[in-house]
Amino acid sequence: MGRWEPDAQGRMIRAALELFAERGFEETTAGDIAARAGVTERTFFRHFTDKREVLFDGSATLQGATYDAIVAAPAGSSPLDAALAGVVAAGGLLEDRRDHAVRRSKIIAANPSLQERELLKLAAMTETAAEALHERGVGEPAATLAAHSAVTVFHVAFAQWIAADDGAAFATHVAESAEALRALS
Amino acid sequence: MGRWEPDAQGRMIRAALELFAERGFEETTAGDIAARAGVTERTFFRHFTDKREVLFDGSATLQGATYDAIVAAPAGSSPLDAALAGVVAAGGLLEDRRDHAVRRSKIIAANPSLQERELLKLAAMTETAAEALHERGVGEPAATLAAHSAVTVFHVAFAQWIAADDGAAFATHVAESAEALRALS
DNA sequence: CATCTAATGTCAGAGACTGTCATCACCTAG
DNA sequence: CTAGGTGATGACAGTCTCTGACATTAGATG
Repeated sequence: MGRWEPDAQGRMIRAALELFAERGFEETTAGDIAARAGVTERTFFRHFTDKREVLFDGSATLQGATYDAIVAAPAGSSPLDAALAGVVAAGGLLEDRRDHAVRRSKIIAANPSLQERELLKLAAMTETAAEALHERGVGEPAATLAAHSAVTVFHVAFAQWIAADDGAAFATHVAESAEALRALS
Repeated sequence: MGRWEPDAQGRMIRAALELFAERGFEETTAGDIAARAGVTERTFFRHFTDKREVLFDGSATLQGATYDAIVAAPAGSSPLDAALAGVVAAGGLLEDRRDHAVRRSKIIAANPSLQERELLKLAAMTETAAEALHERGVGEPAATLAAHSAVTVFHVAFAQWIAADDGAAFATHVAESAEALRALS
C-alpha cells in the first residue's frame, strides 16, 4: 500500500485537469500541478514522461481493448468490420465517463501541442489495430488501410459523441460514421 | 534585398538538416543550428516557432496545392476522387526532390516528437481538404471522411514512394493505395 | 532490531523558448 | 550628401521543461 499518501498519480492527474481548466495548459507549470497534488515537481516527472502525458493516461487501456476486440471479432468479418469492432470496444470504455471525456476534450481542443499528442496516440491506436488485423491473417496494405479507416471513424464518432447531448451510445455514432464512409466509394 | 548575408532562413534549414542527419535531432541544440548558419539562437527562434518547425517549412505550400487541386477537380468527380486529385497534386510538388524527402523522412522516423509534428501537419492538410470539398458543395460528414481517406492514401503512398526505389511516380502509388482502399468495402 | 526496497525529496544544470532593448544595414526624403 | 525611417539582427536576462545524481523516508522482511 501507499507509504506516503496513496494514489499520487491519480492526485496529479486530477490536479492537472483542474488547473488546465482553470488557467489553461500553458499557464500551468509542472510545479503547480505537483504542489496541488502534494508532491514535488521531480515526482511529477517520475510518473509522466512530460507535462502533456498527464492527460493521456488511459490511452494504453483503449489500445489494449481495441486489439483484443479485433482479434476476437467473428471469423467471417471483413477487415474493416473487424477493425470497427475494435473501435466500438474502445468507445465502450469511455461510455460511463462522458463528462470527464468532455472536460478533457475541451482542454485538448484549446492547445495545439496537446492535439499533437492526441494525434500520436491515435496513430499508435492505428498501428495496434493493424497488428491485430495481421493476427487475423489480413495482409498489406489492406490491414493498414482498414486500421486507418476505423480510427478515422473513431475520431469522427468521438467528436459527434462529445458534441451531441442526446445520450446516444458511442456505438451508434460509430455505426453512422461507418455507413457514411462506405457510401463514399 | 538582404542587408546581411541573404537567405538566412534557407541557411538555417540546410544547417538543421545536416546536423540532424549527423548527430540526431535531440543531440543538436538550436544554438548549434544557428551557429552553423552564421546567426544567433535568437534569430533562429524569430524564423521558426520552435526547433521542430525548421523541418516543416514547405507544408503550407503542399496544403495550398491540395486545396487548389480539389477545387479545380472535374465537375463530375465524387468527393473521394476530388480529394485524391488534391493529394496527387501535393505529391507532384515532391516529385523532383525525392532525395531531400528521403533524408527528411529518415530524420522524422527516428524521433517521436517530430512524428507528432508531422501528424499535426497531416491533420491540417485533412482540414484544408475538407474545406475545399465544402467549396465544391460536399456536405458533412462526407467531406471530412473523404478528406481523411485521401490523406490516409497520401500517407501510405508517401511511405511506399520513399521505400520503393523503382522510380515510379507518386501518382502511381496514390492510385494503387486508393484502389486497395476501395476494395475494403 | 538490522536491513532492504520502492517511492519521494533535494539540488544542480542543460536546453527550449520569450521579452526587451540596442544596433546595424539599407532605403528614402529633403 | 545627410537625416531619419525601417526591418532584421545581436545581446542578455529570465522562466520553464526535463534530467542526472544522491540523500531520505516509510514500510516490508527476516
